[in-house]
Amino acid sequence: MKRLILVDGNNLLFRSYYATAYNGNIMKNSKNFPTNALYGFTSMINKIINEEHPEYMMVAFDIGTNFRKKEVPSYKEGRAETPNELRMQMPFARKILDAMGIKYIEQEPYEADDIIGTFAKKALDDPFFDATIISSDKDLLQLINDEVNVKLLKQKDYIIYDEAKFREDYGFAPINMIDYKALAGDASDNIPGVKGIGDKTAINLLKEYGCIENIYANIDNIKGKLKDKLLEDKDSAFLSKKLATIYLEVPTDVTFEDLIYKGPKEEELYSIFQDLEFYSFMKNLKNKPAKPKDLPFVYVDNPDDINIESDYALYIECDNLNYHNGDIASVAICDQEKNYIIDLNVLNEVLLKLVGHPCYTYDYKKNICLLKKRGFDNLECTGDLLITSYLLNKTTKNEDIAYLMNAKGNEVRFLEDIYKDKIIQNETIKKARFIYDYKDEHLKEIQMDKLDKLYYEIELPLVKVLADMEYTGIRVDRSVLEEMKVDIKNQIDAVTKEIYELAGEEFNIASPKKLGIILFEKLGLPYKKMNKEGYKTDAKVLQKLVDVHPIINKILTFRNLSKIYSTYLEGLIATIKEDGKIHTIYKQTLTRTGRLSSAEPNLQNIPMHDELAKQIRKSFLPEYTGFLSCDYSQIELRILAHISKSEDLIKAFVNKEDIHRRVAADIYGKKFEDVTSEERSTAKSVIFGIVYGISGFGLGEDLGINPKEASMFIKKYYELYPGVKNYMDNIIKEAYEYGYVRTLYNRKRVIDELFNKNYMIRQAGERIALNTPIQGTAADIMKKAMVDIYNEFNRLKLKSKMLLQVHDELVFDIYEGEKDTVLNIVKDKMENVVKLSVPITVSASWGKNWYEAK
DNA sequence: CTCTTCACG
DNA sequence: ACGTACGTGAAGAGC
Repeated sequence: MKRLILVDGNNLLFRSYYATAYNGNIMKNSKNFPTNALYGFTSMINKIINEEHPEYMMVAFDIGTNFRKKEVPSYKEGRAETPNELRMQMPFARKILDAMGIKYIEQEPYEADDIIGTFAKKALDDPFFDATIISSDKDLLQLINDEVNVKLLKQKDYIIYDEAKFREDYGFAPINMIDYKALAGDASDNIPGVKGIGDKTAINLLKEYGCIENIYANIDNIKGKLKDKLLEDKDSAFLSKKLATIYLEVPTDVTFEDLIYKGPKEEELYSIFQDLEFYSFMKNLKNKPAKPKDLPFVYVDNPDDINIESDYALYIECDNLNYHNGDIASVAICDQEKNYIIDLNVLNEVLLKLVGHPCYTYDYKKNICLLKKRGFDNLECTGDLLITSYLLNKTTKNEDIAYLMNAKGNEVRFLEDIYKDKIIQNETIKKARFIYDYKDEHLKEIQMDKLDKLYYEIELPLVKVLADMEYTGIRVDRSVLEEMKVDIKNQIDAVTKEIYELAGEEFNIASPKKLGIILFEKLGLPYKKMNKEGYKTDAKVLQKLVDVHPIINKILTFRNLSKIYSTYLEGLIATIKEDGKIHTIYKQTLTRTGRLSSAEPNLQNIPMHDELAKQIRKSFLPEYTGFLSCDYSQIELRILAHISKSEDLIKAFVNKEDIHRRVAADIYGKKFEDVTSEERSTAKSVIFGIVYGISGFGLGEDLGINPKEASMFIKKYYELYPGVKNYMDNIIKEAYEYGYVRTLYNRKRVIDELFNKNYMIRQAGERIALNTPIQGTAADIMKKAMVDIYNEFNRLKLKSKMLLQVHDELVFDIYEGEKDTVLNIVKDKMENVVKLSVPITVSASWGKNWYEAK
């Protein structure tokens, strides 16, 4: 038996469009062409192919004016006009299907339903075919019979309706769906039905009489009001039935042979996806098309083969996404006219020959690290397209240059594919060419946007600092972590047993879903809170329950131990390299605020606050004599004081007061000395909340007090520091006016959220506008300090090393005899990097490991 | 691949 | 009436 898959194409498009258009922010490509409906449509078609493995498949669309509308003008009246942004996408759905090798049919004056119905009937009539219809439209359920079923799409999943399932749910045969509509009508299609008859009555009548013909044949058996209603609207009932009936005789020459699923023409599909910028779908194509035009290049295996007169572009491809784990796969160099691929045996010589010429690249930091491994330490770049893209808000989270190039209409393949296919040289050349061709455009934009100071004085010099930190790495005592691992594993096993006992059964404690059921259903605990998937079981919810049931503390322990075990023991150990060190990657072009982030592993979230944290930090060791850790105290608050020009806040900092205690004293109207530690901590929460743009509700949640009381604190704070309130109002106004905000060093963040139709998203946008100049300025200041410190170390030829940056903290490995020098330099550079209206202060501490140095 | 949870600033 | 704090990365569950 063969199965024919019949897809309601119109339904898929509308669904996808409205599923993602509700908040008014429609997904568009860089040419501003809406793509949301097509994206959903394509995912659905892909899903159907993966799940159904169709041999025969057809997609039906509506087109033109249908015969029902021609005969009965009121049909589907009152429906909202198809939005233009959806209409524009429709032709592309056809193109995509063509390229996927899937037959589609559209035929005026018939609707998609009629075409589907016609082929469902053909399948029924043919002894060798069954059919499955795919749609979220219940109208199609009338087509169900013992050879035809319907996969009815729901929000997240679907229901398969065959005849039995339909009868179970509706209580009558599928074909009587049309009689149901004849009686109850259908508001969405403007089918009138019989006035006064709704769902319940219609179903009861159909259970008894089967169809409307039979109802009217036996009309005298029906009594009272109902009979009057039926007689009153008899014409309407029959008209409604006619409208609701799917037409099964659409004339067509298309045979089952024509519906054979042929599989994708990948080149064609690739190019459509490229236009739409559906990169994730492009990646999933198995056989990428051969690239049409490869650039000519000279293969350099003798340094004499290359001659660069002025500036050049350099692109180095690595054979691993993590360059610390990989090696150079291919190197390309381009100048104005020529393209070169450099043989790795002569790479160092060639680069040495080019020293002195302006060099532009993409991911300078990666290049430095890769070349260092091969013994070349002299790479000096004058520009980095990755950094300029970041400052100009052009980058995606993925650093692959292919995203940038594809957006500019260059056909280039993604790294993952390149590794697989070993077609590296041509791709590398294209990338170097791209860098050369676009560097000037970027630099011009950098200048026009007044980002040159940030670029040349902070971000570009910082690349070398970070490369050095990453390459140096930090030593970790593996055996300490291994021992902890064994110990923690035992503790986890023990607490797991206790939890099973208390729960009265074994279950996966790590599954929030199952845990929620145990806690709130089996054990019947209070304070239920829901999220999308079920009950919330996060630490905050559990904390409320600690005194209610002894299992709670065990679960908290289990969570704590598992986190440490998997992330900080297993995870961290796996990243220690042969040299006994961890080499993180600092992402310089990822965050929206200008901060760095750290990955593989993340060294910016190593635990801090409890006994296990202490043990973990103790395993981080210096290569030389010890660690010096220096951190900015309350840098963000000082920046708030500075940019808000709040006199009282500035005064508090200038007078070196304990700022949280000061605010507490002011809020509570107490003397400075009389503030309790609890009051101080409340004030601290208020202050942090302000920086994030918190609401009374949020602060209340955080402090465990009611939102009204929390709002009072916020109000009080604004009264005490009117400058702060003033800043908040102004920055938000400014953000709406320009569409972006800037930091002290002009770093720019565009905030699209402010122009969203959804109120909540706009609110979030305002909080971003509020917070970004503060967090971003702190990041600028730290980055500049790092550059200054690095340069000073080099100038004095110090051997001590900057190892880690954790947003407001720097950690150094101190070489014998350099402790005081380093401390002085670091403190000086960090505190005097910029002159604000408040002092910037740094606290420093020293230790034999990272725990002691904190 | 998305969601939840939890580690850090 | 709504839903509720900024910025990150990693791991496990479950689709």
